[in-house]
This record gives sequence, structure tokens and C-alpha cells, in this order.
Amino acid sequence: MSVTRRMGRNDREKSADRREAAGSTGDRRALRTRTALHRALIGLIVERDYDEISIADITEAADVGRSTFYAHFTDKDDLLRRGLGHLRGHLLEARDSAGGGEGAASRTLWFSRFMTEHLKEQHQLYRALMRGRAGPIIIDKIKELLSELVRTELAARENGSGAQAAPPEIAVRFVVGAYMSVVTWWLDRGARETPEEIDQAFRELALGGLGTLLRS
Amino acid sequence: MSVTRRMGRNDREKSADRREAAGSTGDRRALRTRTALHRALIGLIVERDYDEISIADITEAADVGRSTFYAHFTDKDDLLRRGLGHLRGHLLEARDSAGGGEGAASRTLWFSRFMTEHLKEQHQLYRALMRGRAGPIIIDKIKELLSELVRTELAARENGSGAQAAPPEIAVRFVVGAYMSVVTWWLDRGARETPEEIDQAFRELALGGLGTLLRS
Amino acid sequence: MSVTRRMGRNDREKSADRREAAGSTGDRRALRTRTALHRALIGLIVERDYDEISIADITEAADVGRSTFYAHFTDKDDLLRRGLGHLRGHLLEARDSAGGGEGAASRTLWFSRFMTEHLKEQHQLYRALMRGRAGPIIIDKIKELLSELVRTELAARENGSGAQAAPPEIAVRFVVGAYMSVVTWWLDRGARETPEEIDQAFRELALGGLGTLLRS
Amino acid sequence: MSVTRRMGRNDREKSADRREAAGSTGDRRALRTRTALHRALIGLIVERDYDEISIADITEAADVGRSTFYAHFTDKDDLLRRGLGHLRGHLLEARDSAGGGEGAASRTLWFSRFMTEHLKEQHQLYRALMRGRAGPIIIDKIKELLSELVRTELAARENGSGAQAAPPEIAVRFVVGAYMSVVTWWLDRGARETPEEIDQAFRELALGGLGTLLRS
DNA sequence: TCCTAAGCGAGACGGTACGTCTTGTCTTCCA
DNA sequence: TGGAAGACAAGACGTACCGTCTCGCTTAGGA
Repeated sequence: MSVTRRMGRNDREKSADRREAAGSTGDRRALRTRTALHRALIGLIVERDYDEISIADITEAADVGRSTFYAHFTDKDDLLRRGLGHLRGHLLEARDSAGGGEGAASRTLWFSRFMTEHLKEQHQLYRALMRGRAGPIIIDKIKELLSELVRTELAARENGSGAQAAPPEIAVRFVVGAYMSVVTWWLDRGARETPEEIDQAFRELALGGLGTLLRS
Repeated sequence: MSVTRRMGRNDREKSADRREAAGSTGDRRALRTRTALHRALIGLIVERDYDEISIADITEAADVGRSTFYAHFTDKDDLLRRGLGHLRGHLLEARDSAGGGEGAASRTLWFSRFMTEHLKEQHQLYRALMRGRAGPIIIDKIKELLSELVRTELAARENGSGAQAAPPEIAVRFVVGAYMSVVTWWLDRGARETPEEIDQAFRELALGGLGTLLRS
Repeated sequence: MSVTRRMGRNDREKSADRREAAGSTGDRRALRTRTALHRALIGLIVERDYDEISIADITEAADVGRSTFYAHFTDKDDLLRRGLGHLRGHLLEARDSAGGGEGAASRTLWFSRFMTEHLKEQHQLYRALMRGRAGPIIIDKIKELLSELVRTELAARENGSGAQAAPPEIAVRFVVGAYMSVVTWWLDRGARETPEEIDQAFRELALGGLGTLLRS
Repeated sequence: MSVTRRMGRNDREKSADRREAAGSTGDRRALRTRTALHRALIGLIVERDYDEISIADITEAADVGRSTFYAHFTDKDDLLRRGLGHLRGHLLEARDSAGGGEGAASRTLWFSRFMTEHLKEQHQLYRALMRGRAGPIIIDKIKELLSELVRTELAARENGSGAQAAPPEIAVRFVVGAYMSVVTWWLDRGARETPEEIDQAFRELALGGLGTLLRS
């Protein structure tokens, strides 16, 4: 339909390559520019909805020429997603700094504890990020990261008890989906409960199921 | 300079009213037009991504003037969401027609069974709908419908067994989030498993938790 | 509902400024674009009525994006009027190149001669320009230019002969209105008379009045 | 270009005929409707510019259905022009009621006197009418009416004095153009002078020419 | 030290979608 | 049967944004 929008697959690849190359060589200046753009974006997302933000808004906030934007990123989504690369670092850091007392990291579904606390600390930020059209992108990213943790954990803990009804990936999906559903609800309502309450409720349901809640 | 007069706040309100009124009164012609637009939209969503579809595309597919679109809907999202009103009907119908054998509807988390089967039957359609930017809107709608069912069921089955750790809404969020997470994964991969397998795995995890899967 | 944000009064001012500034600074490219648009417009006016010409028609003919149009002009009228800036140049040039023989420019109402000849030469063009809704705009512009000439001339020639019944501006208006009325009639009928005939008839009436034509 | 706008000549004729027929049969109701529309239009013209008035505005002001408009007139211009039919009546009436003292109607260019007075009386109305895009239409109509008077008068008064430089139509055009030019200027500035002053200045220039104003 | 290449700001431009407005037609329903 | 009501197709309008491009400026890093 749109001529502008729809580059052939190949053309897009090529320019992505160029951009990627620029990304890896990484002059000091280029790096500064990219960082400024990332910062500008999250700054703006906090105060208004993701898709009410134009690229011009971002470049203006970053004090950068609009054409410069296109020298580094293909897209607003591209900018967002690449900025999310740091997320993994933040999360692992949160995990490590959250020195759990007794047994800590050995607890099942350990991620729930430090993640919930992390979300609480930054809840203004995360609430903004998850609002609007940016939400799905960010939630997907977080899901991806958590899935990795859960997958590893489940693989490690798997008991050899024989007949395993479901493929493990279902359990991973189940757990992560349930967790995100609970915490987005929690954040949306203003994070009224403490992280501990959320963590505990989640873990109870995840480990013990609904069974105990129900009659007969 | 410009002859065009922008509408004041009040005028704008009024025409929104008219739109709404038109929506409810529903002349024969108007209804036909709206239906054509809904159909056109889902037709297009199947074949290409939601936000690569312009309003002109929709009206052209529906064989309707572009301005007519704006006489009925404010937005592409509006069109989508209002079209989703029918969803509830479809789902309830699916529930009722899925006459379960023994005890059927009395089974816990009964929704999982007929919903999964319904998704399987229409999986081409649902996969398309959940892809792209339309996904969140549709998933939210489905979550909303399922939450209603689950909330009712949990309220009915709640055992009086005393200390209830979490507010019931958490359990609702948990279950529905877990379910949608599992089935979107399933559909995305092409719905390789049978609905029964998915249903069983989900119900097992939901009712019994991960506990049994794990060592110690 | 609508994401689009209408500009406030101030922003609007600013972009008008930018337009104006662009108009005066005149990059090479911008100038080329503007010229192309002017040319396209008069090209189209010749072949069809002014207000059956859409802006899209103009930009297409000028091989220019429609939005580019709005970067330079606010309006179709704006384009036309600003294009008419050149008119003054053309007219003065016509005046100078029309080297009148004896005494030439010292003749009273000298403008009538070279103007009429100029109209005759370009009569196809002027006839088209004066037709339809563009007419008044163009005629007003020409009147303005001629008024200037006449005003100067009358001021210079004014005899001090005492009691002057009418403000001189009435005389200016009278002369210019009469002239334009005569020549538009002449052009509309296909410019059948020679410019000399028209010039002479006009000058006779203007200088001597109807008196001599009439009985008693 | 536009399919809607550009009916073939024949189609337009046909529907004009139908409309015309309706016009001549002239039911009582139909006549009332037409009158209401005329009134509504001039009412609106007084308060805002002709082409900022939409047909919907007119029909609303006339308390008439929009489709009814098209049953009587093809166009906004059509409505205006046909409403101007009354103008002739008004003018002749103004002429007759202006019983001039001595010699009255036998004075040369008699129209100037009563017309100028008439304009003065209704100058708010005429100023509004002549503003904007409606101006040319109305001015043309008035010119047409005045031309008729002048043409008759000149034919009657023509002295047989032989060599007549210009075709009489030029004189008609000259006089009427000059007159309208003077009075539009006068009205535009707020009709500051008395009608007598304007009349006298005009008649002096028209009958005696500029000659006497100028040196040598 | 120069100078040459890259990063960059500025902004013109083509393209396209948007949401609004108006026009003229047509159909239905009412008095 | 004439008119009111209003749905509709068509399409222009002015705005916003996008992605591309070209032009110079500046600012290193290498000759």
C-alpha cells in the first residue's frame, strides 16, 4: 500500500546492517547520541502516552537533529526495544542486590520476590511504561527475561517422578503469564499491597494451586 | 485565512452523541453499514497487520464512503472494540453448545474446556486477531469476559475455610493471566496440541500448582 | 479520542512566521519549488476555472508534494496573490520597453497606451486570468498598480486652479475603474478592436468627458 | 476532475428545467420556501462572508430541509442570482420615488443621483453584499441594470454631430465602470461623504472629463 | 599542522493518513 | 404529493508525521 512504509525486505536489511555496524563500532559521540535518545524516550513516556510521542518530540527532547535519529534507529519501536537491552542488566542486578536471608535464591520461584520489590520501588516508572501501546513491547520483554529464569529453575528442579502431563514450556508460560497478570493489575491499581503480600499470594497460588481455596 | 471552522467543545460533544444515538437506534441502512465495516476490518486483519490497515482500506473493502466511517465510529480502535461486543455472545454460545457430558458445567474452571475448543476451531482467525497491535485490545476483551466467569465461579465455590491469604481478585487475575498466556503461546506455535491436552495441562497447574512437579 | 493535537494560537503564529521567513530568505530549492507552483497555477487557470482547481491539481502539475504546498503558502489565494507580485515588474517593464515616440511618457494618462498594448499581446492569458473567481483578485491587483501610476500623475499635473470639488482619490478611482471596465469588456469580446482604438476612445472619454457626445 | 461537481451539460440542463418548471408553476408553498431561502441568505451575508456560508447554514436559517434547497436551486450562486431578480424592482422603485425637483429625470446621467442615495440609505446592506466572493456577482448585476439605463439614455441623447470615435458600448462601459468604482470605494470607506458630493464629483468627471483638472 | 572523513543540525521534500467539512443524490417517512 | 430528515459517496481541505535527502558546520584522527 504505502510506498514509503513498505521497503522490500532486502533494502531494510541493508540499512539495518549499516545502522547495526554503526552501533557496534560505537564512537564516543554516537554512543552519547544514542543514550540521549533512550533517555529522552523514557522521559517522555512517563509523561504521555507512547504513541502520542512523535519522533520529532524525542529528538527535540534529546537535543538532536531528527535525521540523526534515523542514522541510529529505524523506528520508535526500534529505539524502545534496543533501550530495553539494559533491562536485563537492571533485573539481574536487582536479583543480586536483593540478598535474601535464609536460603534465599534457593527458594522456588525466587524471581517473584525480588522482581516484585523492584517493581514496587520503580512503580511510577513501570506503570507509565506499561500503559498505552508501549506496554505490550515492554511486557513481552520482561516475560522473556522471566521465562528464561523460570525455565532454568524448572529444569533444575524437575523431579524425575515419571509421568509428566505437560511439556515444561507450558508450565513456564503458565507461571510467567500468571505473574505478569497479577503484577500489572497490582501496579495499575496503584501498588496498594506490599510486595511481600503480592509475592506470597502469587507463590501460594503458583505452587499450591487453587485447590485449597475451593470447596470439595 | 482558513475557511474551515474547527468545532468547539460543545459541538464535538453533540456529534459524539449523535453517533452514539445512531448506534442504538440503528436504522436498517445504518446497521448494514456498520456491519459491513466490522466485517471488512476483521477480513483485513486476517491478511495484514492491524496498523498497516488505513481507514481508507477498511471503507474501500466495505464499499462505503470514508466520511461514512466517521459518521459511525470515531476511530479504528472504536470500530474494533465495538465489533468485539459480539464476542461475548459468541463465547456464551460456545459455552452453551459445548454440552459437556457428566456434570459438565459443574467442573471447576469449566471455561477452559470450551474456550480452548472454540479457539482451536477458529484458530486461524484468533491467531490473526491476536497478532500485531490489535492483539492487546482483543486479549484484554477476552480477559475481561473470562474474568467475569472466573470471578463468579470462585465466589460460588469459595470454601469458608478461614484465613484467606489473598484478595480473590488476585486469584482471578492469576488464573485468567495464566490461561491466556498458555493459549496465546499455543496458538502462536500453530495449535499443535489438542485442545484437550491444553485444557488438562492448564487445569492441572491451576488447581494443583507446580508443587507436584518439583523436587523436595 | 483523537490523538491529533491541534495547534494553539501561538504555534500557528510561529509557523506562519517560518513561512514568511522562508519566503524572504529563499533557499535555492525553496525558490524553485515556489516558482514551480506559481507556474503550475497559471498554467491551470488558463485551461480551467480557478475554483475547479484543487490544491492537489496544482501540486501534481508542479510535481511537488501536497504538504510542500502548505509549507510555502496558506492558501490557493495566497499562492495566486503572491505570484502576482511579479505583475508589477511585468507592467513596469512593459511601460519602459514601450518607448513612445514624441513626448511619450509625458502624455496624460500614459498608462492606457502601453497597458492596452500589453493586454492585447497577452490577451489569451489575461482573459483566462480574469475569468471566474480568480478575476476579482487579479483585477484588484492591477487596479492597485494602475492607481499608483494615476495617483502620481494626477498629483504632478494638478493645476492650481483653485476650487477643487472632489478629493483626488475619487478621480483616481474614476479613471482606473473606467479603464478596467472598458478593457475587460474588450478582452471578453475577444479583443476585436486594436489597442490604439481602445486607448484613444478611453482617453477621449477620460479627458473630455461625455459632454461632447451629447446633445445640448 | 470531480465526478460529483461536473455534470454533463445536458444533465444539468435537464434538472434546471425541472427546477425552472417548479419555479414557474409556483405553488404557494413553494414560493414561501424560496422566499425564506432568499431572505436567509441575505441575512447571513450581512453577518459573515459569502463563502463561509454553507448551504446547510442557509437551510437551517430558513428552517427548511437541506434537500428542499436542491429542489429549488442548483447552487448557492443560483440562489443569490435569482434573488437578485428583485433588485431591478428595487432600483426602479428608488428611481421613481426619488422625485427630482427641477427637470429631474431629464438630467444627464440621472441614475447617479438616485442610485447614490439609495446606496447611502442601505449602505450597511450593500457594503456587506459587495464584500467577499458575493461582491462580483452583485456588482455585475448592478452594472447590468445601470448599463441598460445608460445605454438607453445615450442612445436618446446622441447628437448627430458626425464623427463618433468610439462605439457607444465603450461609453456605456466607461461610465458604469467609473461609477461603480467610485461608489464601492466610497462605501468601503464607510460612506463618509454625502450622496450629493459623490454624485456631483462623479457627474463632473463623467461629463467634463479630467481635462479641467489638469495643467495645460 | 593541515585535512579529511564522520557525526551531526537544519530543514526541504514527497508521501500518506487523518479527521473534518461540504456538496449533491437518494430514500424513507410524514402531514 | 411536497417537504423534512438524514444516510450516503465523493472528494477537498489543512494538519501531522514519517523517512529520505542534501547542505554545511564541527570536530576529531591520521597524514
